Amino acid sequence: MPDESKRVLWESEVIVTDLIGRLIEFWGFKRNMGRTWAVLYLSPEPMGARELQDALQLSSGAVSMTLNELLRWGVIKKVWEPGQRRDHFTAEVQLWKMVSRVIAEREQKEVAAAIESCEAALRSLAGKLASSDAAERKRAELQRQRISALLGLARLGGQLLQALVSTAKVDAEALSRIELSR
Amino acid sequence: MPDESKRVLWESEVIVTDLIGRLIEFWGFKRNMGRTWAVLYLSPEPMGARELQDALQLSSGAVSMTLNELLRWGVIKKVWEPGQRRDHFTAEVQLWKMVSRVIAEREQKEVAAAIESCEAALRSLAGKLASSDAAERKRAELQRQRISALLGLARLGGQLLQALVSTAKVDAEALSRIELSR
DNA sequence: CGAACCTTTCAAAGTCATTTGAAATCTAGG
DNA sequence: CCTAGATTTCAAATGACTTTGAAAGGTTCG
Repeated sequence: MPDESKRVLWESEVIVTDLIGRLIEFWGFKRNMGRTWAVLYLSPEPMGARELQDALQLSSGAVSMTLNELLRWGVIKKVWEPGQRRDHFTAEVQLWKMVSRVIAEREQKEVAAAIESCEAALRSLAGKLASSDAAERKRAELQRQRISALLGLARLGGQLLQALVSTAKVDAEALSRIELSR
Repeated sequence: MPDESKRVLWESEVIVTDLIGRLIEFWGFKRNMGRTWAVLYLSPEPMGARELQDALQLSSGAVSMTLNELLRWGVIKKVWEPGQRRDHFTAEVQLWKMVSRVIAEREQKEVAAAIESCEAALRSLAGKLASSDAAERKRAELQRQRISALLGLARLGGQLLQALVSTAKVDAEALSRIELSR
């Protein structure tokens, strides 16, 4: 077996790994999570931690942490290659499934927190609405309206996400058909 | 005139400014942009830089920079208060209008970049598809499919954003009606 | 014009998340 | 059970981004 471990990424792979890295970073994850996923996504066979380390020029520790995080998000899978020595990894290729799960899990949490904060703020405002100080009462009234609008927006956002995740299941077909035809 | 400048934020204001601060940070802006916007959003009158500095406990420089950035994003406006000495600021209260503009301007840019990167990667792959090395050709073929799927996803994302921004104009009415009734 | 006051700019300091690499831990084969 | 190779952990280093605060630049009013 020749020196398989030192394979250099193609230009197409560099472009895509960087792209995914930037995008993923933009969405609040670590750049290396995106880069790692992308390398696996473009690899015909599952890859081991060592190969990833070479491909991406990362430290052993970084690879380990990154892989665990990706596993936790369910966007890569462990694979028991027949004879191989250690765990190898493949990317989840059903893109929409992946994206919608991540959105569902993470963004919905944000939305819930936002709704709760708005409700807490409205509760805290209740006393001020009956204040004897007219100016204070007026200010409180304005805030009640504005915070209610925020609350409405948060709820609407939640519904949109819900819709997006449902839609994903439908629209995914077009994409997954591409994926299935190896 | 009593000491108007030292007004302390109500609990409801603290809750909301922190909420918006966190959300905005999550979306890739600075926390103080969110906090500043929120204070203005909850204020009956326009506020000057000094008042904001007191309310948010920031340095003069930070307030100046933050206000300029918010102006650049069009989410606050300068106001010429009748007799007042200096520029004062109000928040843009039409929430959906604001959100959709930001999405349109920023996210669409990301989508465009993603599409372009995918296309570049596919071009760079073209040569490899005709390689004399069978293994290389096979790898190239897989990558062509996978990158095409990414490209499709990027296009779909762009359409979704487009739809979201258009929808905003419709759904905004429900919310703006709340806003208009001072 | 000059004084008082406000705003903007920017280099330096501070803060915080990520990455490193060595040590500890694990696993499988001998 | 021991050794070798691979993986995981974690404290410390790094580096990116933010905030500060002093100095410079503007404005208004006497």
